[in-house]
Amino acid sequence: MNEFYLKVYEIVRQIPKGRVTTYGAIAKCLGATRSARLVGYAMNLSHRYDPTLPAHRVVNRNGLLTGKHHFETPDRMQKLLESEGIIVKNNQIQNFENVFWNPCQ
DNA sequence: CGGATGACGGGTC
DNA sequence: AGACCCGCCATCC
Repeated sequence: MNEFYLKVYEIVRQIPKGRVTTYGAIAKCLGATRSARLVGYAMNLSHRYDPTLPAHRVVNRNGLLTGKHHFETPDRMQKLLESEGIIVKNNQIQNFENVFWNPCQ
Protein backbone atom coordinates (compact mmCIF):
# COMPACT_ATOMS: atom_id res chain seq x y z
CA MET A 1 0.00 0.00 0.00
CA ASN A 2 1.34 3.42 -0.95
CA GLU A 3 0.18 6.96 -1.55
CA PHE A 4 -0.51 6.43 -5.23
CA TYR A 5 -2.90 3.60 -4.51
CA LEU A 6 -4.65 5.62 -1.82
CA LYS A 7 -5.22 8.50 -4.23
CA VAL A 8 -6.56 6.16 -6.88
CA TYR A 9 -9.02 4.62 -4.44
CA GLU A 10 -10.00 8.05 -3.17
CA ILE A 11 -10.99 9.08 -6.69
CA VAL A 12 -12.79 5.84 -7.46
CA ARG A 13 -14.90 6.31 -4.35
CA GLN A 14 -16.05 9.66 -5.75
CA ILE A 15 -17.38 8.34 -9.03
CA PRO A 16 -21.14 9.06 -9.00
CA LYS A 17 -23.58 6.21 -9.38
CA GLY A 18 -24.49 5.66 -13.01
CA ARG A 19 -21.29 7.25 -14.28
CA VAL A 20 -17.90 5.80 -15.21
CA THR A 21 -14.35 7.00 -15.72
CA THR A 22 -11.15 5.58 -17.18
CA TYR A 23 -7.80 4.41 -15.87
CA GLY A 24 -6.06 7.06 -17.90
CA ALA A 25 -8.28 9.86 -16.63
CA ILE A 26 -7.45 8.92 -13.06
CA ALA A 27 -3.75 8.73 -13.84
CA LYS A 28 -3.90 12.12 -15.54
CA CYS A 29 -5.69 13.52 -12.54
CA LEU A 30 -2.84 12.36 -10.34
CA GLY A 31 -0.29 13.99 -12.63
CA ALA A 32 0.92 10.65 -13.97
CA THR A 33 -0.58 10.49 -17.42
CA ARG A 34 1.76 7.75 -18.53
CA SER A 35 1.01 5.53 -15.57
CA ALA A 36 -2.51 4.49 -16.48
CA ARG A 37 -1.23 0.97 -16.33
CA LEU A 38 -0.46 1.36 -12.65
CA VAL A 39 -4.01 2.54 -12.04
CA GLY A 40 -5.15 -0.68 -13.63
CA TYR A 41 -2.86 -2.63 -11.39
CA ALA A 42 -4.06 -0.71 -8.37
CA MET A 43 -7.60 -1.67 -9.30
CA ASN A 44 -6.53 -5.29 -9.60
CA LEU A 45 -5.52 -5.24 -5.94
CA SER A 46 -8.24 -2.84 -4.81
CA HIS A 47 -10.53 -5.51 -3.44
CA ARG A 48 -7.77 -6.45 -1.02
CA TYR A 49 -7.68 -3.01 0.55
CA ASP A 50 -11.26 -1.86 0.07
CA PRO A 51 -13.72 -4.47 -1.23
CA THR A 52 -16.53 -1.89 -1.20
CA LEU A 53 -14.87 0.19 -3.92
CA PRO A 54 -17.06 0.68 -7.03
CA ALA A 55 -14.38 -0.84 -9.24
CA HIS A 56 -16.94 -1.57 -11.94
CA ARG A 57 -17.16 2.16 -12.69
CA VAL A 58 -13.62 2.19 -14.06
CA VAL A 59 -13.11 1.07 -17.64
CA ASN A 60 -10.53 1.66 -20.33
CA ARG A 61 -10.51 4.65 -22.67
CA ASN A 62 -12.78 2.94 -25.19
CA GLY A 63 -15.49 2.16 -22.67
CA LEU A 64 -14.50 -1.50 -22.75
CA LEU A 65 -14.98 -3.68 -19.67
CA THR A 66 -11.41 -4.94 -19.67
CA GLY A 67 -11.41 -5.78 -15.97
CA LYS A 68 -14.50 -7.97 -15.90
CA HIS A 69 -12.52 -11.17 -15.37
CA HIS A 70 -11.28 -9.88 -12.04
CA PHE A 71 -14.73 -9.86 -10.50
CA GLU A 72 -16.37 -12.74 -8.67
CA THR A 73 -17.99 -13.84 -11.91
CA PRO A 74 -17.24 -12.54 -15.42
CA ASP A 75 -20.72 -11.05 -15.78
CA ARG A 76 -20.69 -9.32 -12.39
CA MET A 77 -19.21 -6.06 -13.69
CA GLN A 78 -21.78 -5.71 -16.45
CA LYS A 79 -24.65 -6.52 -14.08
CA LEU A 80 -23.51 -3.86 -11.62
CA LEU A 81 -23.29 -1.24 -14.36
CA GLU A 82 -26.67 -2.17 -15.80
CA SER A 83 -28.22 -1.93 -12.36
CA GLU A 84 -27.09 1.70 -12.36
CA GLY A 85 -28.69 2.44 -15.69
CA ILE A 86 -25.60 2.02 -17.87
CA ILE A 87 -26.09 0.08 -21.07
CA VAL A 88 -23.43 -2.49 -21.86
CA LYS A 89 -23.32 -4.31 -25.15
CA ASN A 90 -20.60 -6.73 -26.14
CA ASN A 91 -18.35 -5.69 -23.21
CA GLN A 92 -18.68 -2.11 -24.41
CA ILE A 93 -20.39 0.77 -22.63
CA GLN A 94 -22.91 2.42 -24.95
CA ASN A 95 -23.16 6.17 -25.11
CA PHE A 96 -19.79 6.32 -23.38
CA GLU A 97 -19.25 10.06 -23.85
CA ASN A 98 -22.42 10.83 -21.93
CA VAL A 99 -21.75 8.65 -18.89
CA PHE A 100 -18.07 9.51 -18.68
CA TRP A 101 -17.18 11.38 -15.49
CA ASN A 102 -14.05 13.50 -15.30
CA PRO A 103 -12.29 12.77 -11.96
CA CYS A 104 -10.49 16.11 -12.09
CA GLN A 105 -13.77 18.00 -12.25
C1' DC B 1 17.46 -10.47 -5.50
C1' DG B 2 15.83 -9.81 -10.43
C1' DG B 3 13.09 -10.53 -14.19
C1' DA B 4 8.38 -11.13 -15.75
C1' DT B 5 3.93 -9.32 -15.49
C1' DG B 6 -0.09 -6.39 -16.02
C1' DA B 7 -8.08 -3.72 -15.04
C1' DC B 8 -3.52 1.30 -19.89
C1' DG B 9 -2.82 4.78 -23.35
C1' DG B 10 -0.60 7.83 -26.53
C1' DG B 11 2.18 7.79 -30.26
C1' DT B 12 4.08 6.01 -34.68
C1' DC B 13 4.00 3.73 -39.00
C1' DA C 1 -7.97 1.87 -40.00
C1' DG C 2 -5.28 -1.11 -37.47
C1' DA C 3 -1.11 -3.24 -35.70
C1' DC C 4 2.63 -2.39 -33.10
C1' DC C 5 5.77 -0.06 -29.64
C1' DC C 6 7.15 1.41 -25.26
C1' DG C 7 6.94 4.08 -20.69
C1' DC C 8 5.42 3.13 -16.35
C1' DC C 9 6.58 0.73 -11.41
C1' DA C 10 4.43 -2.24 -7.52
C1' DT C 11 4.01 -7.14 -6.96
C1' DC C 12 4.75 -11.72 -7.67
C1' DC C 13 7.59 -15.84 -7.51
